[in-house]
Amino acid sequence: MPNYSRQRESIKKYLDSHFTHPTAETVYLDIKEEFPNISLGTVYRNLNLLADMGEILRISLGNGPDRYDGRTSPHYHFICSQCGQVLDMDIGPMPEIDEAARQNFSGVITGHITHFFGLCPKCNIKNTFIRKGE
Amino acid sequence: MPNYSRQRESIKKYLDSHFTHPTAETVYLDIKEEFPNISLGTVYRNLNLLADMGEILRISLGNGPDRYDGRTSPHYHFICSQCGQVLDMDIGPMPEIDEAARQNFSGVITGHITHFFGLCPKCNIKNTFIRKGE
DNA sequence: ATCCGTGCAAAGAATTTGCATACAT
DNA sequence: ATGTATGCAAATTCTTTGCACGGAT
Repeated sequence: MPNYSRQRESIKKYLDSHFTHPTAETVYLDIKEEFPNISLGTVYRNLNLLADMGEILRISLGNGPDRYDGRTSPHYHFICSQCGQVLDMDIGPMPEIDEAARQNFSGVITGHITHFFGLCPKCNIKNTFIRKGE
Repeated sequence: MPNYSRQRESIKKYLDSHFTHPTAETVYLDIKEEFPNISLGTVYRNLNLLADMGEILRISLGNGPDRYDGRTSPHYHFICSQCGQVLDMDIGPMPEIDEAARQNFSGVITGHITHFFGLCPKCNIKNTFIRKGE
C-alpha cells in the first residue's frame, strides 16, 4: 500500500482540474511552482502509481510523450492532426465494436482502445478563414 | 524520389512474407542473414520510407517498440494481453465508428485507429488446460 | 557527375531505476 | 522503527541523425 505523499496528491489535483491531457513534462513544470524541488522522476513514478490504481488514465498517442487524464470514466479521445491537441469525445462506450471483433475470432476480446483523428473545432475554423482570405 | 536499394527491397519482401508484425529490431536481425553489414539505422530509415510511401503499415502499440505490417489494406489489430502477440483481425473497416464520433463534434473526423485487447487463441487454450490441471 | 543510400557511431527523446536521505505510519 | 517516497543522476529503451563513403542513374 502506498503511503501518503503531498507530491502525489498535488499531481492528482492538477489532473482533476486541468483538462488539457498534459504530458509528464508539463505536469512537472506546473507542479514545480508548488514544489520547486520536485523531480521529473517523482512525477513519472506518481503518474504510474495513479494510473495503476485507476485514479488517472494514461493515453498513448503513438508518437511523442504519453498524455494523462484525470477523467477516469471510460471515454474516447480525439487527436488534432494539425495542432496535436487531445480532446475528450462526447460519446459513451461502444461495446458493439468489441462485438464485431468477436466474429471469426477464437480468442477472447476484453476491450479496445480507439483514437479519432481529424481537425479540432479551432483548427477547422482557422482553416476556413484562411481559405476565405485566398 | 528514392533510388532503388537492395536493402529496402529485401525489407519490403520480408514484411510481405512474414505476418508476425515484427519490430525494427527483429527485421534487422533477420535481414542481417542476407546483408551481414546492414545497420539498424538503415532498417529504420527504410521502414519509415516504406511507411511514408504507403507500402507498409506502422503499428504503435503504446508501449514497447513499434511494429510493422506488410498488409496495407485497412484492417484492425489485436494485441494479446498475455503473450504480447499482434494479430490481424478478420473484420472489415467500420466507418460507423467515425459516424458515431461525429455526433456532437464540431471539428472534422477523418478516421480512427482501434486496437483490440484480450487473449489470443493460443493463450486462451493454454489457460484452459492449466485450469483443468488444478 | 550528381544524387541518393549505406554503415557507423553519436545524439536525441521519453522513461525508468539505484541509491542515499527524508517523510509517513 | 520500519517501510515507503523523494531528489538526483545515471541508465535504459527506442529511434533519429551527421558524416564520409559507396552505389544508382
